[in-house]
Amino acid sequence: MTTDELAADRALLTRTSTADRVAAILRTRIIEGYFPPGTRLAEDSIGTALGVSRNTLREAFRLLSHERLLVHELNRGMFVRTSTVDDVIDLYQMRRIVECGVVRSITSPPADLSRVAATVTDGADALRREDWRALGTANLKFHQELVALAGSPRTNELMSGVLAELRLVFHVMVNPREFHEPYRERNGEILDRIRRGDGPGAAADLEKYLRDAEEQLVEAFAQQQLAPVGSGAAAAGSGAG
Amino acid sequence: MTTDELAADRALLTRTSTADRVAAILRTRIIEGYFPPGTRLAEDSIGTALGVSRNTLREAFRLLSHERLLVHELNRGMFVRTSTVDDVIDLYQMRRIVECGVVRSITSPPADLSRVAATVTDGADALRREDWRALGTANLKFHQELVALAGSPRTNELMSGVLAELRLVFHVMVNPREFHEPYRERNGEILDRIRRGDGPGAAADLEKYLRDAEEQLVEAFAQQQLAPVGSGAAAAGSGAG
DNA sequence: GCCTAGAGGATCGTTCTACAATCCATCAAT
DNA sequence: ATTGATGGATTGTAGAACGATCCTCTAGGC
Repeated sequence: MTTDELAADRALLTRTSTADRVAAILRTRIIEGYFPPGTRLAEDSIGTALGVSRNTLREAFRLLSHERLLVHELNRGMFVRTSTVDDVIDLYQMRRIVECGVVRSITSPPADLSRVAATVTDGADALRREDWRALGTANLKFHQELVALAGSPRTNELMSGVLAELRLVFHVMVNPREFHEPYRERNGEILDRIRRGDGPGAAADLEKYLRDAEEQLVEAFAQQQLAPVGSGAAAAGSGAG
Repeated sequence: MTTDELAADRALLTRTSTADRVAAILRTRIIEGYFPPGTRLAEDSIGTALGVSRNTLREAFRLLSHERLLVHELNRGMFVRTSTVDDVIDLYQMRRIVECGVVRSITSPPADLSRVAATVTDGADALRREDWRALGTANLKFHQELVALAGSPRTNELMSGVLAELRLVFHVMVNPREFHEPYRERNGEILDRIRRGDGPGAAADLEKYLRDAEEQLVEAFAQQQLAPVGSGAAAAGSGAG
């Protein structure tokens, strides 16, 4: 039957609502740092700017707040999430549980590692071009593809959300090069172990990897708290100094 | 300072919006089976029944669809999710990754196991009362508390969503007693291992536990497909027979 | 001078109305 | 039996409206 084959294409023609598209736009803006953490997204201004009604915009806001990119305060509005050290710690704990769990369960060489391998070469390319943003993206994509080896749609979506939130966190790193560069090599080593079917070994590497990254970020947060970023000073509280 | 103590109570007075409350009501109804899978929730009827406007109701719908309790089809409306075998498999894969991951990382007796222990005794009570619904609830709560040992808010929320969806899946089990009863004892054994600080051992038990439950559910789904439930027949597709 | 209280403006929360777009059931025609 | 057209019902989105809440700023009391 040809109908069975066509059924697979069905997802392609799933049209999207305006709210979804608005959410996609805002999501990109937030992740790229166009709206820094702490920014308030007023319904009126954003709505008129994008040419959508408040109703539609509010639906988009709801979506993003469920993704933890925005936080909602009743009668005050939507704000771009300001991550804390606790968030970093929690996010990395989750990553260790999920990523290491997936990788550890690998006991024989997986059938298709092309997608994982592609992210490693992407990282190498970005490194050659000295494109640090691209390097960071390739890095995150590596982990996304790692988790995708489990073949679990829900785990994929979970990870996708975690990594989106992590992008927000990375903004505290003043020097993206120093942060992302060392991990490119370690990605390759993990990939090699997986190629050999050594899941537990790869998981052990990955766990160290994640602990190192967490430590770096926690340190960056501590330093940031001592000397907040000069530009915005979006943080609430003491202005002693 | 008394302010520190008061800060803990702050979450209690976080007022909720109407949309949140509506979502809570619908969530309960769906999980309890008042709205069987496949049911369409029309904006008009539900809205007037609950006395809220369409806008507010739509915000509630969005929340629930993000929790996977409802699925949204453009221009067709919101439907109570109809779980498939693939969903069961995916949910259990996720549970194995997360629950076993949390438990395995336990290497010494945790400080506070009271909450986990409470769910085991709750299960025992329910069993004595022959209250199968309560037994199922205690069972799910056991796993929720197990994951809570990791102390990760995000993991808790993730698990809470997974278990809510699972409640939906459990509706295919015609005989809840047979399904839930055997696991009560196994919960106790897992708890004992954790008490002794034997995380890896508990994780191994838990993995078997989850594989068994998955197998039972997959079988139930297969049988259901052969002989769909008499009342609704909400499933789409062939009516051959 | 500092803290408290109140006025005013801005924004949010929610409802209501309205209309175009889309879907679905029905019926007619080939 | 399949295709095509018609019409009703429902969703998608916009927009106005109004009370509720929050924030800022000013005025008053100690």
